[in-house]
Amino acid sequence: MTRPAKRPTSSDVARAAGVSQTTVSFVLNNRPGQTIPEETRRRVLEAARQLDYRPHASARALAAGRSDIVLLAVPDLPIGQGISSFIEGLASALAEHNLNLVTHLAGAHGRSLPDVCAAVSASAVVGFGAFDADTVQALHRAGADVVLPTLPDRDAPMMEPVGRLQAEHLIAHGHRRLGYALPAHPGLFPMAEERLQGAVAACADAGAEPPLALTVSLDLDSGAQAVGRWRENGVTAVCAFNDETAMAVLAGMRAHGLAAPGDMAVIGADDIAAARLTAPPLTSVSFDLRQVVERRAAAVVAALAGERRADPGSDIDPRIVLREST
Amino acid sequence: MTRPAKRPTSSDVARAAGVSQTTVSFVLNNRPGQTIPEETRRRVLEAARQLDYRPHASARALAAGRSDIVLLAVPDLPIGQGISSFIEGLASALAEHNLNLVTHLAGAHGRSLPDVCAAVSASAVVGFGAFDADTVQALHRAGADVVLPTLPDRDAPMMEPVGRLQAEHLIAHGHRRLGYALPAHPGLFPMAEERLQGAVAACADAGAEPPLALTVSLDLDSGAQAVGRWRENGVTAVCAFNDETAMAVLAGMRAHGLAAPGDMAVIGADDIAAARLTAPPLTSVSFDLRQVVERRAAAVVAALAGERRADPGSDIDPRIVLREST
DNA sequence: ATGAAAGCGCTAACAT
DNA sequence: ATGTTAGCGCTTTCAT
Repeated sequence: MTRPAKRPTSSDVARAAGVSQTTVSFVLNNRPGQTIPEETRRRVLEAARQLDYRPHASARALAAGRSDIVLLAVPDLPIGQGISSFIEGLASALAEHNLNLVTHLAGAHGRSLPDVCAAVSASAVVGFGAFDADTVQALHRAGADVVLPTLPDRDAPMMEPVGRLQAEHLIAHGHRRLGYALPAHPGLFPMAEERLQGAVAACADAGAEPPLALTVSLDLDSGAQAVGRWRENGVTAVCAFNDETAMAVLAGMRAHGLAAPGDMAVIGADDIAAARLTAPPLTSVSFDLRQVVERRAAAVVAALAGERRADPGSDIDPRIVLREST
Repeated sequence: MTRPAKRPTSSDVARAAGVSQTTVSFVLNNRPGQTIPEETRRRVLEAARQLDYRPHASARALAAGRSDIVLLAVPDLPIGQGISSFIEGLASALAEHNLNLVTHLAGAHGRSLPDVCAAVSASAVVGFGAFDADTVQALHRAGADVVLPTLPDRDAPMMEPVGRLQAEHLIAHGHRRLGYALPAHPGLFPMAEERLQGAVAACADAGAEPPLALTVSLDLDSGAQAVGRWRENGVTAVCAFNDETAMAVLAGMRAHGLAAPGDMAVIGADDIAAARLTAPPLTSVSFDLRQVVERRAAAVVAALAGERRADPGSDIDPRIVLREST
């Protein structure tokens, strides 16, 4: 192992550029209100580049009293395509504001969120759902300046429209008595609750009974059992929390010798690739997270800038997309 | 917003405990070779607890010249259950050594790995596959003391045994001409290559031809096309890179009016929940990552401790598990 | 057994 | 327009 050369410091850059270390700091941070001549600026930047200088994050955070780290807390839920692209989108959006996103998976045995928050000196912590008051407190004590969202997020209702669109689609196809397939994984309950509420609302709007909600785990028996109960209750169409749950419903139907959508219609959510492989391909509702991502990123940036932002208006277009089965 | 009280420092603890700040540092870090009387020690710990003191990570890292952050670089691949439990396992294993794991998703538009590494002052960076030499260099310049793995990981061959077990299972069932279904997602190629090699080896051991490898993306056509070619070539059984790919193969068979396993046998990998919902349920090989996780964690800890660890022996038992259908 | 003091690399007043 | 200086909160020698 070759001993890696010691990291250059901003003083090294200063020396190489023939200026003071302060000037280096000013130039590199592009400090506003400073009048650095183009020539000096160029020399500094050149020296920094030559030395492959990188500011020492810890030192910077210590001195400035704030880091540029944003911590994303991912709860204990099955991570799929949707979530990982949410994460990547958020990371890019924050990167444009010179913020770095890192992710913490909540796993039961890992370190607690406040511990990790303190360990990385995060100045902001972003969650999926709202944090409870205790957690918010703990995070602030762990050094987080901003914690988002702290309230159920009226600003970006990610989930409710999903359930609503599912139910509306089925109702538009003439169904009056719907079922709703809830996931068995506890980590998904909050999200499922929101989606279910959307379906409930859609039924209410259409003057139909609320959907009969049953829990369906990802095995044959569970799906078959739920399908049985739905049939007994006159349900002709089912909204599933997500595509995997929908697949379990389809499997349950198969066990009963029923075929979709003739005997019972099923609509999934999230539009995962595997759901297109069922026979017939699953109809699915999916949700373009780009807008939510942008808002979250903007909220973080604004909060870090100390701005108490007013509600930017509710002209929300969640960009839900329905993919019909062939 | 109530202004959160300023964070207590170690001097605050010292004052509260009536000792010097140095003593606080000694006690809290459990410095070896120090003779702190039980009484003093108790007072310090008590004061720290009362004040809800947490060491300031940046200050600590600055002074100590090393952080306790380990950064996990997750390449741009579909994150599923397997990967997230790997991450959580690694986090717990590292937590036992007082190391904090955070994750960076590689996304095309996010910040570069070295940037994030520097931003969080990671002292170790862990990847899935090996990093190339340039990346290793860049990470070291970004402040990482240790980067793992830097070589193809003989130490923990995660993937090769998966393909081997799949092929062995099919061969044991009398199949002599196998197919292999490769994933279409480029991020999975390295992993797929390893698994394929395992299958190739198993075929060689059995004196059978190497498997006919075809790429199968997650849609009906792709699966159908591959199935056609396998049939033309006398293939009677297919190892799929993973369960989702296996599902695409099954869908392709369905399109040809073929049924598993009678017309063609299919074996998946990773044993995801949704794969049990196919008809008939998919047979799958899965891999218990616990041991790999332990080794990775141990390697990180050892490397950070500056130990150049010798190969700890190759008594590897990857704990591969076969779940048969039905 | 405990404390004083010197930094770690950087930012930000405050000079000049 | 640039430099001087004083910390940020902690670790770590070196005294005592």
